[in-house]
Amino acid sequence: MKTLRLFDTLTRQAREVKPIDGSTLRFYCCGPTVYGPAHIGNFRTFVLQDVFRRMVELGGVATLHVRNITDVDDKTIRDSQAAGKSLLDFTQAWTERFHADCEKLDCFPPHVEPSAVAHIPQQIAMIERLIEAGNAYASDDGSVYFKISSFPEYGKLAHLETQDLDMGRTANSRSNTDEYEKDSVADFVLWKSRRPGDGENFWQSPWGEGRPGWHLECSAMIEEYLGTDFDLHSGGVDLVFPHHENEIAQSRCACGGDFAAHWFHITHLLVDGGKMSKSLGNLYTLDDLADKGHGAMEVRYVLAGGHYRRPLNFTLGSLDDARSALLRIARFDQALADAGAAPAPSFAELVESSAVYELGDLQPAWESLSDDLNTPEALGHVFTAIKGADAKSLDSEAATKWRCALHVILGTLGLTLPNPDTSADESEIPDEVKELAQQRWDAKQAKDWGAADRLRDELAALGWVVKDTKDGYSMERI
RNA sequence: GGCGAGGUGGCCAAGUGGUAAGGCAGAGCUUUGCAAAAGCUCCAUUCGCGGGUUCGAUUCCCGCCCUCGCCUCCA
Repeated sequence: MKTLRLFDTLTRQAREVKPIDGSTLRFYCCGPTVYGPAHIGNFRTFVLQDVFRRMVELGGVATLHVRNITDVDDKTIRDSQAAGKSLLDFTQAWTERFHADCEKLDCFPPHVEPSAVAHIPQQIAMIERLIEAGNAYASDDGSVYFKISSFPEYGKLAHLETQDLDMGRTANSRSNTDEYEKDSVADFVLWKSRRPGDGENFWQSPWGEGRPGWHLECSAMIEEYLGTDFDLHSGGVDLVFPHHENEIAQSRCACGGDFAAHWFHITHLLVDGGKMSKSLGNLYTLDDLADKGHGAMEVRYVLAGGHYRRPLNFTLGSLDDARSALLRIARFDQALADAGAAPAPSFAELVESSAVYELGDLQPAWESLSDDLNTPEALGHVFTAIKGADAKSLDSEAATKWRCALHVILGTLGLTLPNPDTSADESEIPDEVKELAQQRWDAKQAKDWGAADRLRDELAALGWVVKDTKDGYSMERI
């Protein structure tokens, strides 16, 4: 087993990640609210969680990865109604889209992906226990709230003091106009009584018709699939407060236990130096970027190209950079193959092998990843190693070893290489272009340089570039 | 107002109390009929600004400027 040190939000220090049960690393990630397509900011979180999981598995520890789907909340209800669809139809469609995007990014699907709607009874049962224990109370309108004053450790994760919370309350006028009836403005809702705007989206409960509050689903599903004590909990930084703080309060009061042993939060993505927003038009989805000619792997490279605890400035130009960088690695990989390297093992094969113990020149890259998941430093080491290696001079055994090591690092980052041969297939080349290219080749053979250059210019005007090789030529789209 | 993160070459981005990784772009060379592609080489006396501590600071401390996040349902 290899060690991985990771910064823990609660203790604010890097701590070794290791399974409580000694064999399987059990962790929970807050998943998407399925009311629209996820954007690259969301995917920064999911991609880094995926890198984390790959790191753990390659380090010799099995994982149990649980990630929820939030399919009932204000936004899903509101937008499903606007779309004229049932909540179920609406959220299922966006869940499918989310899965498709994750697949494009080569993110492993979680082992368990529970949905909030499918766990209403568990949530109600948890509320009942909280009321019994004196941690929650029902209001006259049939809503139920968690009583923050009943949990002294509230605020510990976010490092917020009670007085700060009080200030937040007075500074935020929205809270004062809250339509629900709470004892204290800081208390949060566990069960929301049915409202006219909810339509048919309500469930029966001991407190009347209504629906669960957002924070509760994670606590209920964690108890169901991971129990009262588990290894790690993760999400975007914005979830630290109040979402994860509330989860801790609910779960520890309802279940006992320590809840998550480690907290892994990913910092937000910036776009062009600022925050993303719909009004600025910089909330990119994978489809938006695909329309601009950028594949998901380029996106993944960019997202993995920054350290998860630092703000990462996304620009469209960085996708071009990523394409070039990936191609360069791909060419090196091809050079290894040309030197006689065996095909690179799959991720599963790497997990089964002891490849991680024989990394050679790429050992520093692994060390970087082991030290708080330093993905950018690891990539730096990859390029340094590539520069220092002369693939052509390696025998097939050495080339195979090198290639295997390279794919351990790439596999951890979840990067798959593009085809280094960028020339176009016969079938994509228009006949007219083929004809001109052949004429140029003939002119070249006849050493009629003037005609050859003129034909090359004509091809360029049509958007094609000719690349001469030793004994022929290939075509590439500009 | 409170808490927290960050400001490093044209762009992206690591890093360390001992004199700035890496990628992209750019330049040169090799190659080529000329190109393209590729490979190789070069490319920050300097790390937001001003002080301080130190033999020495980009790295520690203080102040200031700017950006970003959270302060009750946003990854």
